[in-house]
Order: sequence, then structure tokens, then C-alpha cells
Amino acid sequence: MSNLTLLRSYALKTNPASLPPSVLFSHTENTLTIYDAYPKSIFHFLILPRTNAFLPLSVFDLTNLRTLLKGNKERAKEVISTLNDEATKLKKEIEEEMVNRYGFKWDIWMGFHPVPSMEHLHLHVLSADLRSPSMKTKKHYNSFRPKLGFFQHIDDVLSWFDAEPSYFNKMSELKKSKYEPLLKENLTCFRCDAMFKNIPTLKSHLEEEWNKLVQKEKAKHAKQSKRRRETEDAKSTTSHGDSSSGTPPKRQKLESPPDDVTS
DNA sequence: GTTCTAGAAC
DNA sequence: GTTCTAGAAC
Repeated sequence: MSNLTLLRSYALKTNPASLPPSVLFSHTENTLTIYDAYPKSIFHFLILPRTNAFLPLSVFDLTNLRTLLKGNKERAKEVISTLNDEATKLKKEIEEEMVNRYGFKWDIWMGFHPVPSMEHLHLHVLSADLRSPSMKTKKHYNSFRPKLGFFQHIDDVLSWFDAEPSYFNKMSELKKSKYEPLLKENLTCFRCDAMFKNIPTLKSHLEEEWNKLVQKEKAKHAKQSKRRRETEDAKSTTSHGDSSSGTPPKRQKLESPPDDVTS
């Protein structure tokens, strides 16, 4: 099986549950949610439309965003909306896991690559940190940098359907020549816009940004539990001494991502 | 996607 | 001299 069509082979499965658990996260009648094999953030999933769920759209219509938008507009909107609904549910699950593992939650990005490296439409759902051993090249980084213009946020894609038809048609072109050069743009921090000469310096900066976020959230948490204690103390007339209610939640070690599959 | 490597950047 | 990128080959 070639890498190019691997996702298509998943989307064609009549029984997705037969996929290995290292690949499949969950599925519905209409969609599959899989782990990105090379996660570029701490959390990184792909949501795929199943091929028989959107008839009369064919597997070819579902090759990528461009082929989908070129066809029946109503059906296309239905596909994107279905992926969006599934992504919204997934986002909530990720946020729960963020709180369990890290004690706080941070942003989650949901969108498409205009020039994807594998066939079959897939929606990226990833945490906004770009902190992962698989995040190795300028191309990787720029393909997810939110403000660059390469990553197509699903809310924006959905808005094209309600815009002037001329605008819809223009955006639907998704020309390689328009988007591919963006991947070669300067490396800029997605949080503070600082510029970096190469990937290693950017990565250490992202690590600093992450540590800052952790510290900020820790301080917030401490402040909240202090306030909570004070409110309780103020309310209680009978003193029971220290109830040790300020214990922080246990932090789990970040698990290594599952293997297999290609992004 | 990975590995290899020439040559640029430091 | 070492680090890093980017293109070719796979």
C-alpha cells in the first residue's frame, strides 16, 4: 500500500473497527477519526469522511478539498459540516485530556491543508503548541502556522459557502502555485511573532513559550484555589483546621504518540 | 515520510 | 570546525 492512498484505504473500510487501535481513535457512520502518524503537536488527529456516507459523491470527489469544492456545492457543504461537527466533539475530548494531563487547556486548531501530501480529504485537529518530536522542518511548521495563510481553518472554509459565489469560486481553486510558496516563508513564532533563523532555535523558543504558559496556568490555578480557600474560610463559622483542599491534580507523563500510518 | 550529503551559515 | 538546510534518491 502506497503512502499516497493510505487514508483512502481507511475511508473505504466497511468495518473501521478492524483498523488497529494505534491508527483508529473513533468512528461514526459518516467519519473516521485517526491519530496522525507524525503528530506535529501534543494532540494531533485527522478526521476523514467515509466514502459511502455522502453518495452520490464518489471517492474521487473526496480526494481533497479542491476536488470536493469543485463538485456539488450543497453536498460539499454537508461533508465539511459533518467533519466540523465531529471535530467539535473531538475538541471537547481533547480538552478533557488536556485538563487531566496538564491541569489546564489551550487552543485547538481545526483545518485543512490546501496542498495535502496524501489523497483523501482529511481535517487536521491539533492542539496549538507545535511541540512534538515529529515537528522537524520549515514545511511542517509553516503548514500549521495559523496566520500564515496555508492552513485553511474550517470556520473560514465554511464561511466561503455563504459568501459571494465569485469569492467561493476563487477560494475553491486552491492553486498549488498560490499556497506552496508560503511553506518557504520565514519561521515566525505563532504566539509572539518573533522571527527565527532555523528550526532548532524556533523549537527552543517554542519550548520557552510552552514553559511560560505552564507557569501562567500554575499561577492562575494557585490563585483560584487560594480564593476558594478564603471563600470557604469566610463562610465557615466552625473551624476544622487544614482540609488540604489545595492539592494540585496529578500530572501524567506525556505518552509517546502511536506509530504507523503517514501524514 | 526517511536518509544522505553538498554547501551555506555561523 | 560545526550546525543546519534543502534537494535528490528512495
